[in-house]
Amino acid sequence: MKTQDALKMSAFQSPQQRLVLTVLHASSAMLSSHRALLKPHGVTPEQFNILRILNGADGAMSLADVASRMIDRNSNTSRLIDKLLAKGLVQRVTCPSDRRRVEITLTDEGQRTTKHLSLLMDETLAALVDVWTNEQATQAADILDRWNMTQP
Amino acid sequence: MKTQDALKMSAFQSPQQRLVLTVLHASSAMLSSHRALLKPHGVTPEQFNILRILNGADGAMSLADVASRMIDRNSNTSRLIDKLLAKGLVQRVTCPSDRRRVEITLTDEGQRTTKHLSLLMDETLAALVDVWTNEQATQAADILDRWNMTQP
DNA sequence: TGGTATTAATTGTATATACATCTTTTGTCT
DNA sequence: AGACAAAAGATGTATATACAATTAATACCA
Repeated sequence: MKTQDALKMSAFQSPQQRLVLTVLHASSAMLSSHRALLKPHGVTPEQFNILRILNGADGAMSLADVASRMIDRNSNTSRLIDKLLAKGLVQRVTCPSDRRRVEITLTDEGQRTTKHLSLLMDETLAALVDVWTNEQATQAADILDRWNMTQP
Repeated sequence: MKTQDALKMSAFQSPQQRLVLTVLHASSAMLSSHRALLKPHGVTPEQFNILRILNGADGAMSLADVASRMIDRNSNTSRLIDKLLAKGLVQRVTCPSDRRRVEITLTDEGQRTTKHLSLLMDETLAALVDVWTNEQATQAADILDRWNMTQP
């Protein structure tokens, strides 16, 4: 059932409530697309999110640095890093100057994989999201950001 | 880190890509609010979603009916129903005319709980989402629905 | 210096999701 | 009727999240 079908059956209390439910539905559908696309390459969207963060940063990041940039801030960064480590995509080095911290970096293979998957994602998903004009996408994102701004 | 902070650091390929990430972040934050609000009452957002669906339907629904209206269509409806059953909020009756099907209904306590929590959610969240005017909320939801329309 | 608080990360447990497989029941076709 | 396909749920396993508790290292401060 499509979102608008699912949602039209309930009389919304307000446009705001409709937006919240629409966002939740859209997010779920988007994540499914990402997951299907990445699955053949043995990476989950959550893991790829970390790879992209590491790729975007210059130099090493601590685990907390990574966590602060993740989509799910409370997600379990340690254990996700474990998975990436097991696949040889990242490296984990105890920081000498502060031995509580660990520095996470992409391995060479991690860099190659990330670049490759990023390209794949961009190309494949570009076709899906072209239902929006640049103006529509910007407008919707700006509106959603109004909410994010007010959250802790 | 706020969404716009987290996102501004990466140069987006496109406004569409920005919107996708914004939706994912917003959804995660919204779900967190819901979870925190419901937690004292021993219900998760996923379970509450089912309660609301059952409350909105008139009469019994099969498990597949419920699943088709859920936010996460692939989620494990059977096991979520198990949890609600254990709390005495729903009833599960094998359909006599088609013994493959099970009919799910709210118990009396389930109805009371659902109404109570719905009210609580509406009141509490109304204060959070009033960063949007009616027009903004409608506009953003309409734009997002353009995407949902094209998905399988 | 010694004690306490803070910070960074890990881990334990419960919950939820993704995906495939299995069981039971019903439908269909010859 | 009998064989086979399809449908509705349930379940097994791996993954991810929520939240609390724990460990280890550092900061602070009297």
